[in-house]
Amino acid sequence: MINVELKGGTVKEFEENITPAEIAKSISMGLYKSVCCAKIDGKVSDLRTPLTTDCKVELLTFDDNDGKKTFWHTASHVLAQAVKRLYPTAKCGIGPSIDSGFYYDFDVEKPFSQDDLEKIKAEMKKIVKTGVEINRFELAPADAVAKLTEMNEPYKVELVNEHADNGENISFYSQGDFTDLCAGPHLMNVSALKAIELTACTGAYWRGDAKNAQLCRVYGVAFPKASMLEEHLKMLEEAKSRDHNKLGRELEYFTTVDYVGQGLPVLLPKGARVVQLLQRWVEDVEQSRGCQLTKTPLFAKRELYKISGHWDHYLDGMFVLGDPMDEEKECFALRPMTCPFQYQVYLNKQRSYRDLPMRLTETSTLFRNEASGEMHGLIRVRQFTISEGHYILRPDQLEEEFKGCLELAKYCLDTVGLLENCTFRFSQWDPENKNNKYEGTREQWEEAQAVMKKILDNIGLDYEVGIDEAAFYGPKLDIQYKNVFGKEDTIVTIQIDMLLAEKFGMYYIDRDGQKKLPYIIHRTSLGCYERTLAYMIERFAGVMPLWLAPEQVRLLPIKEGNVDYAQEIANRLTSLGMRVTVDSRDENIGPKIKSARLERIPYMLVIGDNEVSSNTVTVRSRKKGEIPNMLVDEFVAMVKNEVDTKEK
RNA sequence: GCUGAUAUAGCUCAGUAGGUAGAGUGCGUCCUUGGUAAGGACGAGGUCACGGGUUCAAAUCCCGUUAUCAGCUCCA
Repeated sequence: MINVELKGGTVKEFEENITPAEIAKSISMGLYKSVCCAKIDGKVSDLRTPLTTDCKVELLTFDDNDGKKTFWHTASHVLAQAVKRLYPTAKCGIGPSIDSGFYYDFDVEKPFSQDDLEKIKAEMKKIVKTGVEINRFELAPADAVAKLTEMNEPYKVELVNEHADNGENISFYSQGDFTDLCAGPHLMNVSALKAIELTACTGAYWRGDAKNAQLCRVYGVAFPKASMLEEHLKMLEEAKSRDHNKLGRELEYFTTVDYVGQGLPVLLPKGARVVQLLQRWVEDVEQSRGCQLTKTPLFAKRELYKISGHWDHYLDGMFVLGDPMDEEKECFALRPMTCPFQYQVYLNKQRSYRDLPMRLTETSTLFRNEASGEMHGLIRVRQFTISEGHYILRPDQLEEEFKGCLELAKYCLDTVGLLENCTFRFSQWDPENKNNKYEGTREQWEEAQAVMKKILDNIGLDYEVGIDEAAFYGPKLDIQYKNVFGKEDTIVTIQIDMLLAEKFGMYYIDRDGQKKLPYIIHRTSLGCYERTLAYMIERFAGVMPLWLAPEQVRLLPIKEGNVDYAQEIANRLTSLGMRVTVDSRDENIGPKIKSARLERIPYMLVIGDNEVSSNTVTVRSRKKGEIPNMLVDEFVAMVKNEVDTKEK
């Protein structure tokens, strides 16, 4: 007999080799039906795992994250089963659960159409209805290869062959006429998959490598109840309504023009105004923290990029002016990064240890030749502007300056309302990378990464590690943000560079009279303004905080006789630096309010005879509701305060 | 770059077995002098993304290009 600790700390005695599934059944059939997987002593495990010693067992359902993953993983197997039934020649890739559901990759002659997906979904529902049991079994690697070869599943054979040398058996799961190589865990039965939706069908490279064959990936999501699926789809719709790429165009923040080019959005007056306000603010914040502003050229001769390493490691990403292969003629390239330009400021004269740290910053426009399929609204573009800084410092200053950069970034992100949804990624190099991505030696990389790890651990920052995500010259701390579709991108980056100073001959004379190499921190304080604007539009659903709103107050005179009074108030607010308009159209108040609402104007001031005679305004605020007959002075004080405190 | 989808009025969309287009909204003018999400009338507005091909005839079919969307790969 063994003792098993269950939920709430109760300990029960069971026969040896009992499984979590049987424990669930012993508690109640309801629990047995809803349980998805188990955590055995904290480790996510299959419900069929025999328990051999005293342990702690948590039974996880769809409400738990790991339970959900198991549920979706099983759904992916049902998807594969349905595909194999309808398209027997299809070959299976992999089919995991993801944050938003599951997918399965198939090698098929023709990608699935929308009609095919409907058929597959119907077949999946049939399979679920049969309520077939799912069974797990193991084979020795050689037997596994033989079985998968017989099943004509070459991709699976490839996977087994990679695991073959570690001596462990290979696990399979089968349900009725379908068997799949799989580490699990899985549900006990397919019948729990009550509500299924196949959401998309796209191409995806085998094993994530563009050199490999492209498979057909079917995305889906599944729930134990139809109502949960409905709610999920509704939530997706709601998220779509915040999509900056739609909302940003509707609200006239930006547009694109096909003959201007991909990844080259045109900022309209409202978008340009917000970016201007952000840039002025960031430049002031940086200056108050000891940064010096620079202004350097947007392009340079190829020779500069040869020194920096961009020519060797980043040529594909640059817009080149001239023939890069013709060494006889001058050849230029637009800058993809500011580093080599800003270093020239440091190199302008000999530097002493007393000059360090030297904190250079620039509101810098960059050009990167992204692959054509990459562009997305304002989030992924070919020309963008970032608050790019390079801190040149002595080794003993590294930790403090790095902390300062992180604090600056957090302050900026917090002020614009984005910090709360950020995550942190320690981006490291991959010594195995085959694409000539990295400069420098293993020793240099290990040192830089060790230093950064120590700093991050000292700060106590909660971060994930990203392998092969480093810059070509050093490791990064990337601050990540997700858009409304859940796609993650970097918003801010702080990088430690121990390589480029030497390449550029950036020395300083230390206290002892010796020439020494400085360290360099590359950092952004708010990141790319286009991207930040995009995330803010999504975060605030188009309602910008008052201090950044392109139009802060709109006055709505009820009739023509009220226009003069409205204009008087508008002039007063304008003279105080507010961005104000008067809607003097010959329209009723209803449509005027409707337009102002649709344009997400933070404050509407309704002006009628009552307001004129009492020298007041009737305030309609998006956040605070309606405030009738407010004295103009009170209103001014209120909005001034809201702007000054940068209220979100 | 790859896979799939899409491109009709400023916007959201109809439409045509191939015979040069329509609604709502927005825009303009006029009427209405109106109190919190659409008062009324009239009017203007389209090379049906661009370039080829097939055809008596192409916005519609075919090919190519460009752009947009979802995903992969890549990246701030």
